[in-house]
Amino acid sequence: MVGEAENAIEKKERKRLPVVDESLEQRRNVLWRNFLTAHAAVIDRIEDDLDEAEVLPLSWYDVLLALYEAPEHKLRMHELARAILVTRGGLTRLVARIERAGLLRREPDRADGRGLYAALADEGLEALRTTWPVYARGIAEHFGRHLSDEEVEVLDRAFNRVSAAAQER
Amino acid sequence: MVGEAENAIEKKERKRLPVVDESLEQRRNVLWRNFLTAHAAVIDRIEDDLDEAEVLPLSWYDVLLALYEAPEHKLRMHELARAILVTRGGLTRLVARIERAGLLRREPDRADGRGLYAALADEGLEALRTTWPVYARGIAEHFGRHLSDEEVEVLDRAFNRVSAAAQER
DNA sequence: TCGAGGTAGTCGTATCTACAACGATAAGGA
DNA sequence: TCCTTATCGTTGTAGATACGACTACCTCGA
Repeated sequence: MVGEAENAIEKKERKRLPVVDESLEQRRNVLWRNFLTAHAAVIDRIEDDLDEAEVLPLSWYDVLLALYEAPEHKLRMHELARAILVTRGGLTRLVARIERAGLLRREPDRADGRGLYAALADEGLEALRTTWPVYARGIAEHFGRHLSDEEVEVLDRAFNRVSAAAQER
Repeated sequence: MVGEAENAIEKKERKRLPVVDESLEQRRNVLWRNFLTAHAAVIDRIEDDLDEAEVLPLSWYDVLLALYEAPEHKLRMHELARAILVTRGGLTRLVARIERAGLLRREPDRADGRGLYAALADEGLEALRTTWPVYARGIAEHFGRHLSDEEVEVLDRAFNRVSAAAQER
């Protein structure tokens, strides 16, 4: 988003880079910025909603939801880390905080002496149920409401492709 | 993403929530998750690329680009904070780090004794020029490459609407 | 001219994250 | 069995962020 227009800094009368550029790659770069902005702004709004309603923050929700969706509502630490895209070191402390709040348990893996499971506690399931309506309202209000049914289809296919490519090792 | 299917935790044979749901709201919730996953995964990849190439990290790039695009390549601190969606407190320290690296200057605002400008330094412009090719390659590789021209149009319109709504105070 | 209320930026503090190094355990070939 | 190599989760450390309190300064009406 800089580099073309070498002379922009000298030509004081042109104050900004052109926002509309016909090249296809430029279109994608503009889209990327809108993608980042939309993400940051919507996340901020939703986090505010969650905080105000005094329910789980997004990071805790992600952990507990991943456990909820797992077989037997439990996952090995490294699987959980991969599922929610955090490092193992970060997950150790995040899980410790959530465990301290009583929303999950840690259990040794009998089949692997190195391993630990994080397992959803009843209180964690309850917290998910309390949080979800607030979260869902935020998603609808700040995100879904602005998208037509057709756009939802297009976006969904596109994001699936992008995530799949970015996540393969 | 939890709350329906009250009995899921009892019905051990059904291990996961259904991923495909016909309701339109559910489609939007699934889309939201894909949106989050795609964002996190692509950002991770691009940050890795930037780090490996030893150019600016995204947070510094955002600051310097905002300055580059501003009239006279400078912005008041609070304008800059709003432009890149960080708090003023966070921006104070971020700008301090970038200034220490010599990529921007802070200048008092003669018209308002409370105010400070952050102004792009020549070294900052140079850093932008060095970083951009790496960043652009990352965007193309991890994001743009996976989107058709038509999808780019649809996504761009959609994100513009979403950001506009989320950012209005 | 003064004073009340608002705004700008900074800073103390608490959180949270990544990175790298570590001890413990597992897996597999010699 | 022994030994090498890899993986698992944790931890020390450093860096980055948000929140709230604080000072300095501006604005505007009496």
